[in-house]
Amino acid sequence: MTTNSHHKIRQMLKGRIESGEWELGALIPRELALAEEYNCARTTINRALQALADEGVVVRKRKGGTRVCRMPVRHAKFGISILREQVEVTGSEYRHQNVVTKLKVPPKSVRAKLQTSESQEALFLQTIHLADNSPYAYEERWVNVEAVPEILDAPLDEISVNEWLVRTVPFSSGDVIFSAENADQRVAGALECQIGDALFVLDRTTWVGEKFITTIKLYYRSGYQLYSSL
Amino acid sequence: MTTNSHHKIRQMLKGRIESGEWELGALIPRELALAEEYNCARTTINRALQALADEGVVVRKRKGGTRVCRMPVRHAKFGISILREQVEVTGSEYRHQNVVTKLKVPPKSVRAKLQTSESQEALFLQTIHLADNSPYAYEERWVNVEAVPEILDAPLDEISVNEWLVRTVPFSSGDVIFSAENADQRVAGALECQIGDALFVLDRTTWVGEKFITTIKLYYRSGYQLYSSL
DNA sequence: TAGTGGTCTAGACCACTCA
DNA sequence: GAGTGGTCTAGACCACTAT
Repeated sequence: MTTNSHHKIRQMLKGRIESGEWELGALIPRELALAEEYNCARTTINRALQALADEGVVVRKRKGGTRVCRMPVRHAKFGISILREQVEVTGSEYRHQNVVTKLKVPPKSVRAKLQTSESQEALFLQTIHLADNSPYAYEERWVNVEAVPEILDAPLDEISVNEWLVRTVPFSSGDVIFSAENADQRVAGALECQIGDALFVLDRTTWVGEKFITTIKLYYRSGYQLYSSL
Repeated sequence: MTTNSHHKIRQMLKGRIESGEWELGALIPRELALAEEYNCARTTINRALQALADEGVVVRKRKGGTRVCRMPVRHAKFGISILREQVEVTGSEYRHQNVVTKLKVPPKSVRAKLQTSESQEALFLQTIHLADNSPYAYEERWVNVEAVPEILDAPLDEISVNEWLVRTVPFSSGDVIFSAENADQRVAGALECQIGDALFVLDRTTWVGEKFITTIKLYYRSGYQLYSSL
């Protein structure tokens, strides 16, 4: 073996696991042994094995060695991107419509998420996202204007809040909840579907550092599917 | 700075991005400069920056340098674990009930997923997963017995197919689709909910190497929520 | 073509944890 | 106490790509 990178080695090791050469739960050779076998430095094996550990394929313990994970926890990863992009990759034309844009004191449930006081106003928006002029998703959003005061001057008719925030606010953290809900009259009206239709719902709260930025509830149109691979 | 690991440096760099010191889209110093600043080897900076690149916080190009990602694609990550564990972490008692277990030739739509021939039989199962004796989820599954013949001898009354496969079959790949569906009569019966209730649905197909193992459609009970953090 | 990140190496020391 | 992985370093060469 002359041409080995940690990527290639990672794939080869993974192959040996998939092939069953090392069974579930089995101990695999230590780094030095593998380094000799693949004729490379221990560091290189280390990188490959660490990557497999991140992936959840193996479990590593000092002194305990490296084992094939007994019950691999597979992870589905979803890119939470801008709705405009989601629509445009399907070849459709994107447009959005702000139904409501106003400042008001949020209800208690929202205050808890944004951690604002009882008297603090926040920006409330109802937006319909359209693909080829048909409703694609409907969102209800609260923005903490104390954390992002510039939003009051943003041209929200041209650029959706969604996109403005992503483009403006630096790297943020967040919570996401996916669920299914029956459409009520309000949502059914916005999405032009039947009352009672099963809708895929995304609930998200994001913050930067200690500051809570926004919380949103997004209803996708009936029949929406979220794809991913393991 | 004396005590620096690539983890700490990674956090510090991320902090400088979050704080706005390096704006969205801005070029950040090159590895050698950062190595001097943090008084460490370039390799250490490299590891930290590569991690941030994996995370989607920065974009790196040879000769082009490292930039803060303009439109960070945030990823929500979900652990696809065993249902029994999902139930037990909530403190509930898990149990499962196989309603149907039989070999038959799958319909065309399933043959496409498992890539089996028109005459090849597959194992079909309908299983109800219970938490504290209430329905938690209902699954319909097809298993390619050609790929996993041992399953015919497995004690599927004691251990769910789900768990048996995870414990037996080595590392696998898969596709996942999440969606929302209205309960029909069959599913409503299994989950003891109303016809028309919005249900959270998971569709998954998994394989090892070239062999397709199983395809499953899982209906969670009404009100189920899938949590994650960005 | 020059400048940047990508990777490898050999050696070293440390930190954890199993027996 | 001994064996394993975790990490750092300094130097080197390669690969890509912006200009």
